[in-house]
Amino acid sequence: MATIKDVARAARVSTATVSAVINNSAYVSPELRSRVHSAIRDLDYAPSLLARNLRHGRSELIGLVVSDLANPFYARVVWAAEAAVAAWGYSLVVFNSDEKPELEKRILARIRTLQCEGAVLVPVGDAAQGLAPDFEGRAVPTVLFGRTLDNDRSDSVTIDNLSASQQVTNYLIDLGHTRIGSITGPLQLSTGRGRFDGMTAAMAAKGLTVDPRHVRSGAFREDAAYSAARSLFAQPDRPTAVYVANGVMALGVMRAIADLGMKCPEDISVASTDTIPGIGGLRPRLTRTEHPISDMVNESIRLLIDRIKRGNEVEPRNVVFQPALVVGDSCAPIRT
Amino acid sequence: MATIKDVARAARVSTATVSAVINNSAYVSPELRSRVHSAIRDLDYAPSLLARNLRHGRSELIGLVVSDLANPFYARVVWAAEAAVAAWGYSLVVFNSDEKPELEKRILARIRTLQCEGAVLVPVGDAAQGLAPDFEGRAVPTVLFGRTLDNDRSDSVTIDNLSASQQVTNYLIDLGHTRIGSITGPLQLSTGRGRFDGMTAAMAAKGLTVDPRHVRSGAFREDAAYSAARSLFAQPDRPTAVYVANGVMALGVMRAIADLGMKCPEDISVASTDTIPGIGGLRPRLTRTEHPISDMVNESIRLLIDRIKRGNEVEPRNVVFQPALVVGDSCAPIRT
DNA sequence: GGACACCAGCGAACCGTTTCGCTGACAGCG
DNA sequence: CGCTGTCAGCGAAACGGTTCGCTGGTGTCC
Repeated sequence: MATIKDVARAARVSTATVSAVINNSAYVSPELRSRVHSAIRDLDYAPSLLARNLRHGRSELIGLVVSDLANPFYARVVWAAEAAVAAWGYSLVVFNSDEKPELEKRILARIRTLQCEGAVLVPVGDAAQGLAPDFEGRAVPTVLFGRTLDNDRSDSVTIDNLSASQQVTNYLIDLGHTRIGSITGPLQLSTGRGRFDGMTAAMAAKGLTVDPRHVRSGAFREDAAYSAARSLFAQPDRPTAVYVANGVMALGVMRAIADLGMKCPEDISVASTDTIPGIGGLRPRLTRTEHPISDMVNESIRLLIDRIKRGNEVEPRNVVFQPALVVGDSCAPIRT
Repeated sequence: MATIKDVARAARVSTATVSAVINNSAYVSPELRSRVHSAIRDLDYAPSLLARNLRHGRSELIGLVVSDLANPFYARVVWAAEAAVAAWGYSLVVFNSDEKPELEKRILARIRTLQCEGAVLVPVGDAAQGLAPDFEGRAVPTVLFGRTLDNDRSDSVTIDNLSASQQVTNYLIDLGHTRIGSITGPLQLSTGRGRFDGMTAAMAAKGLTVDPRHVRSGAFREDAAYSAARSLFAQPDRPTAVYVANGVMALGVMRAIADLGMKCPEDISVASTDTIPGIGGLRPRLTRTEHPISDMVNESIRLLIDRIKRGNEVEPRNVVFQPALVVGDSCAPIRT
């Protein structure tokens, strides 16, 4: 690859002049300017961001760490983040922590050495345990996405999980269901915890309780939820409705119902929180809360860029979005 | 951020020694080694990949450019690519060309200045038009994914589109359908073209033809396919079955069918090529070909790394994968 | 005890840019 | 004609690492 020196030599000018031409950072006579341009063309020269950024102490890179890249929800997050980041002149480096705290730790170290200027992170560690020590000093400006950490003072963008699960649960209760089961996420995560707490709170408000035998953890994964649902439905007094804590798990539950020869919503009602894009034509249409992914991502990037620019002078900001209930046909009134 | 010089000063050694400790590249006495380590810890030092890579002429970055990041198929590609690339010690920079040739051009330039060591590209330009001139000199080693370009000598990894659409079409014909419509992809793309050609070839082999009024372009997008399907089905002599060239478009078609108050497969049979992950529990289950995304991506990365290592000494390689027909229940025999 | 080999650690050049301060040519003006 | 001001363009330092070749101290062997 040609370097700026080759260009300078070919155009019979100094590297400083070439730089000035490239960046329009100083007046250069038309004569030299055109010599430089044709040298650039002849040599097929492209400036090295590596060198430029070393000089500037920037990298024009933003890291995105999601907890499960196979989850369509996060795929959507990647989509929105790529667009948002590009609009600010950055490029997006994508990582998948796969819900593994040790892997997350390695990824955060990598983000640091890559000199990413900022990161959007869906944290997977214990809420109590916090981020990798590397990140606590906020060496890399970070916005937490979707989940929060108890002992952390980062910016964050989240959904109101309590409200989401309460809306869904109330809907099921209003249909007459009293024996409502749940496939939960990991309860050490703020999302898993919050959604389960919201459900029990909604039940309690109507004088109902959640039977512990009707609760299974589905680890936010399709296959885990499938197994959980099969074991849940194998019980003699199985619930008449089930609240599922996220979208992929709801798909797993639907698959379990189909494989067991049952029908949704006739045999069992299913409702969930969180979005699965693009399945509008399939049946049943899931009753669920929709989460404004694009808005959440855009807000995250906005916060992040602001933090990159202004450093720690601003207090941490925690933005909470509200989910909306979307009624499909995966729930039926209780049969009398 | 602390630099190697700060560490050297704190540990009372030279920067060369610090470098040797970090990289294990030379013997350093235990005494100095531990002094260096504690200095690193005290200063919370992380080496700058920017500087290191400037020296080495590497970036440890691989670019991935997909044509539609909102498509779950490509979301899956991102997922597989992140994992494959990480296994080789690289990080993945993700771009979305959104099927726009000019945007692709800008992205390729960006990939070059980022000094990405290689790129996996789903090209969006005209097959005849080729890549941005920048990329033609193969300054950045590139593997084309899914689609090919007529006049290009890149490595490529593709699916056998002809076979895919032939399998699906033959299945429909075997069910007794003769009036088969199609929602196609853009015909200037090798995928769109190949899949349509495969369909017509399969029809012709059985003495059937495709009525031009039963063909609509869906641009590989859900919403475009939705509109296309609505207009297709509004015709008096509408087809009894429809072959859809990819997965998201099939979802759009299903949505159109539902919105028109029709039922699949009773009123119309739908079959498609290409994978939509994770909708196994919903109805109807799409009859489709499944494409081995992970294998295709792993092979792409393998080819790419090999190309990065060995340069142009190897001839371009074109790997073609075979799709498999998966029968669901979105197709019914023709009613007599 | 002196010659020599060995090797731990250091100094400095280098990677490809940007940028600051300087040079030297030229124009304007008295 | 000479002094000054202007400014196009240049040289070189700097960014933060790696690495090559050198130095000088130690140990070994005759």
